[in-house]
Amino acid sequence: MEPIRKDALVKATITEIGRVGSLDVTVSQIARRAGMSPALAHHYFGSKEDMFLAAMRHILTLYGAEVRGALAAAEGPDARLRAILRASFSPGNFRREAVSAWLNFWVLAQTVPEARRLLAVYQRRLRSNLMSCLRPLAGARAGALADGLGALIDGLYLREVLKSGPPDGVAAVHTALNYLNAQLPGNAA
Amino acid sequence: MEPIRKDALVKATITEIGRVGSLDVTVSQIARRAGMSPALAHHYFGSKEDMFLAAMRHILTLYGAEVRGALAAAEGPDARLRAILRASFSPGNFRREAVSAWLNFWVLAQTVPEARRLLAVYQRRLRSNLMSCLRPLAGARAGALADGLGALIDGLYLREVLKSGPPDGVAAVHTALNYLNAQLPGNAA
Amino acid sequence: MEPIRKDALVKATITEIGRVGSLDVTVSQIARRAGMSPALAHHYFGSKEDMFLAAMRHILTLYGAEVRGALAAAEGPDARLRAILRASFSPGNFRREAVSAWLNFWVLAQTVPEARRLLAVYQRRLRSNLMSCLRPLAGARAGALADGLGALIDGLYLREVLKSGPPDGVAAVHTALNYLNAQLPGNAA
Amino acid sequence: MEPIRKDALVKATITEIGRVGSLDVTVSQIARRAGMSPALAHHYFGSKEDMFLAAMRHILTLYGAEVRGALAAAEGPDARLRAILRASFSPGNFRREAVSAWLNFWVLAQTVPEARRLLAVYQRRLRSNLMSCLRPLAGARAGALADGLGALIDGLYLREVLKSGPPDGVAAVHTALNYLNAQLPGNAA
DNA sequence: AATGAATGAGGATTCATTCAT
DNA sequence: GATGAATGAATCCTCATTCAT
Repeated sequence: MEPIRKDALVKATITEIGRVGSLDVTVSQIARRAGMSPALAHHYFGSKEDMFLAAMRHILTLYGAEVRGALAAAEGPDARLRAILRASFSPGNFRREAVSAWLNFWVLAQTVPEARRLLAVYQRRLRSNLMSCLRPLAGARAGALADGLGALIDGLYLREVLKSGPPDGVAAVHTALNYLNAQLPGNAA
Repeated sequence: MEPIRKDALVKATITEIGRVGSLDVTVSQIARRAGMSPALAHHYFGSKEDMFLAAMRHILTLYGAEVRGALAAAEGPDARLRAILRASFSPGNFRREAVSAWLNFWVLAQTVPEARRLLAVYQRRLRSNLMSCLRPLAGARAGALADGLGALIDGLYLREVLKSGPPDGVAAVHTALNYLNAQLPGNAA
Repeated sequence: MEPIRKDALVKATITEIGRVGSLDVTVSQIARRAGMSPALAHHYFGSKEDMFLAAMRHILTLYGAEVRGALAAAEGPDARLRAILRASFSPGNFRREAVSAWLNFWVLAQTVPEARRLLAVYQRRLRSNLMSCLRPLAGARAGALADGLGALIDGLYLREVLKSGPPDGVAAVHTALNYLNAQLPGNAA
Repeated sequence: MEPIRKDALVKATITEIGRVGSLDVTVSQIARRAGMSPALAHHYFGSKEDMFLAAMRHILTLYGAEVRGALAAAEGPDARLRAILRASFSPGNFRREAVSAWLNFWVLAQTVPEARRLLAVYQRRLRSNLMSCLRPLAGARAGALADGLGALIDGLYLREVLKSGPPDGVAAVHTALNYLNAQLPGNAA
């Protein structure tokens, strides 16, 4: 029972944060959407903050899994780079509510150490993934490139929150690839 | 008296948002920091939301002024581009509390139309500034470049909130210039 | 539990309005008298206004029930008229706190549509009860008589608020009967 | 200056009470309508309650003056009775805002001794006026008649607050005269 | 496992009133 | 005489959290 309930709550948390657009969601809202009482939500997660953190972990795990899956199917640094980008802006990750939750987690990370840690892990993992592709292609410039690309990806997420209409992952990938193409002339197609 | 009080409140709002790291600041906190009673704060601004919006306007105005000033002193598209970037990451704008406030305003923009509008104005202005520099340098690619550069700037702001220690504007400018150098070979030094 | 709590709150509302003499009672006062926290009061009634309306309904329901009961035991239009009057000024309705609440509900009815509606229902019901007795006794004059009698009853309630000492329902009934006796010579005893 | 200001405030008080429908008017509202600052209102009247009392006195004085004027022009108990009624429901007294204020003053009288005293004076004066007319016409029944008529008048005022549209003084006078006609067969026309 | 019941703590907002000018 | 400036006190309402069942 427990994993089912927790999972429902995590998803409800993300949904509600996405719906409200901020962390000002009540435990009642979340619990109601997850089909249970607020008391039960507290039973499974000790506090609202724990729910937020679990939701964060969920989002970052999904993202990580998607990247890993995409990498497994890609051959060569060039293809692997594109795989990372496509995974980053795949419909599963780059959807309105997830983007909104993600933005709010950034806010959370300013105050809650565990949230900060989670986001740091994500950044490190992304950077390491990028680096392993970029090193063979850009050599000493790989570090700077990875930093720029990481920031660009986050910026593209950020800018999505202002847009209306459904997220356009393809355009985002395009912008990121454009960056790469310029930096790695002759490589990334 | 009114402009003095309002100004103090606006600054206190930014400071408090930066200190707390979220919009969950109480009017009392803001008012106390501004050296007045919460009642007076409500007297000058109708509501907490109005204070937030005024603070947003303040930050965006400062930014706009700094960019305008930097542009005025720059000759040629290349120098103007660098001026925009330097202004964007100048110590006045790229300071912890302002970055934190700015992030939270992004959250606000999801729900509050006026906040959304303000952020949209900022984006449009930035894009138009970038375009006027990029067109002579990149021709048809200017639009794509401006979008990428805009997202990159926002991403660099975003990533600043996770860093510890004082913001490093120079490094940020460097990363952005790196992007430009690759895209405009032979121009931006 | 809910009906018990709500009932306690409704009674406490009436008591407090009677005690304070106006609608300027705080939810805390009401809740305390009802033996619970203000938060719980808000839980059961969405707002203070809802509490007021429930209290109004309660008073008018009590009144209606008492009239109905009295009518059931009365035979003939003449006896029924006296039954209505006796019920109107019975100790249950014509008690200080209820009269005070009733006066304040009249104030409320000026602004709150639902309160206005409730009072209108009461007036209509009273008039219809009076009419069914008066028609056989006064024929075409029944309407005018019912209007006068209704206003007289309300006026007697109103004047009660200024009096000191316990309400004198008997005297009120007497005054009303006096009115009737004059209008219906040879009927009402 | 003082009498002018005070007069303006008194009138503004009545207007605002009529507009809002309750005593929950702010001193600011009253002062603004009277064309001055809230501080000045406090300068002339020590407190909000004093303003209310002055407004009450104003309304009761107007009423008293109108009755006195009408009585001066009437000959004989019968005509004097009709004069009192006509004055009671004259357009000057029986207007929406005055009726609303009057109802609220009744509420005030429950708590504020001076308000209670003012209303008692009004009742005594009305009763004495009625008595001097009724004694020659009804002898020993005069007291009961005066009480009934007084309550009826107040009840007609009360019922006016629920009505929509402009007050109908003529109908009210009619209802009261109807009462008298029945009680004094052969006298009041 | 599940929840209804309950509350303490807190926060935005309002307003009568004061006072220096 | 007149007011802008200022605030303490109050009030409604919300919500995370607890607990008995």
